[in-house]
Amino acid sequence: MISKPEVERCEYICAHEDIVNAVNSKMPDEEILYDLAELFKVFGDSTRIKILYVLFESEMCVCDIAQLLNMNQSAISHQLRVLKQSQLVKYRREGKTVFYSLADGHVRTIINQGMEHVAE
Amino acid sequence: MISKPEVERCEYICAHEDIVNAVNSKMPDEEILYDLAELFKVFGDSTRIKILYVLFESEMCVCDIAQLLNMNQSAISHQLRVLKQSQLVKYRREGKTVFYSLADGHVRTIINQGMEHVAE
DNA sequence: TAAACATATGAACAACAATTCATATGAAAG
DNA sequence: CTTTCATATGAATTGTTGTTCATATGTTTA
Repeated sequence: MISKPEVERCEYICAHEDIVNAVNSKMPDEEILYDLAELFKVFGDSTRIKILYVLFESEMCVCDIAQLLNMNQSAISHQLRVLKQSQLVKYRREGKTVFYSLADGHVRTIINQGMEHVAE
Repeated sequence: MISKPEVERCEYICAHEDIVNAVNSKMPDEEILYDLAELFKVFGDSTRIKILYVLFESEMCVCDIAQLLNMNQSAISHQLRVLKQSQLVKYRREGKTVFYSLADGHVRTIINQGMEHVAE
C-alpha cells in the first residue's frame, strides 16, 4: 500500500503495530479496489438506478425505458452502455429492437442492501 | 414517474401494458431512488473504499488512515466527512485524537457483494 | 495562557461525467 | 435500393467532485 514518500505524518502511529500489519496484509490489491470503486460508481447515478429498477420487472427495449423514465433515447442509450460495460445488464436483438435485461443476481442483492441502509 | 412532456417517443410501446403498469407501481419514490444513488456514489471512490477497508480491521485515527493510504490528512478528513454524512462510519473523540469506525454491518455486506461481482 | 498537536474546513483548481444535439449504424418494409 | 424506424455514438457543454493549500477549531501540556 505504501509506495510514495510521505509529505507529512503525525508524531507516532496511534494504532498498534499488529493492527497496521493486519490492515496491510488483508488489503486487496490497489487494482481490485479501483475496480470495486468503479463498479459502485455505476450504481451511483439515479438514472442508472432507475434503469436497473425497471429491469427488475422485465426485460425492456431502449425506447420503453426512455418513456418510463421520461428521458430521451440518447441519454438512456449512453447509460445502458455504461451498465453493459460493467456487465450489470445484457441484451438481445430482435429485429430493429434491442431488449435489455439484468445480467445476474448481484445487481438485485447490491441494490437491496443499499435500500436497507437508505431506509433506516 | 412521468411528469414532463415527452420530446420524442417511438411509435408504440413495445412492452405489454401490464408490464408498464407493474413497473410504474413497483418503482420506489423518486426521492428514495435519489438517496440510493447518493449512497452508492459514496462507495464509488477508491479512496473511500480504501478507508472502509482499513476500518474493517479496526477503529483508527485520521492520521493512521492517512499514513496507511499514503495520503495527506486533509484529503482523508474530507472523505471521512462524506462517509460520516452517509452514516457509514462513526467516530469517538479521545483527547486530541478522533477514532473512526464502521457504523453498521451494511457496509461490509455491500462491499462484499460488490467484490463478488468484480471477482468474476 | 501560549505552544504544540490532531483534526476540520473553505476556497481554488483540475479532472470527470451526464445530458443534449446531430448524425451514424443497422434492420425491416416497401 | 430507398425509406423508415430503433438504437448507438461522437462532440460539446455544463455541473459535479477529489485533492491541495492555507487556515481554523479544539484539546492537551508546558
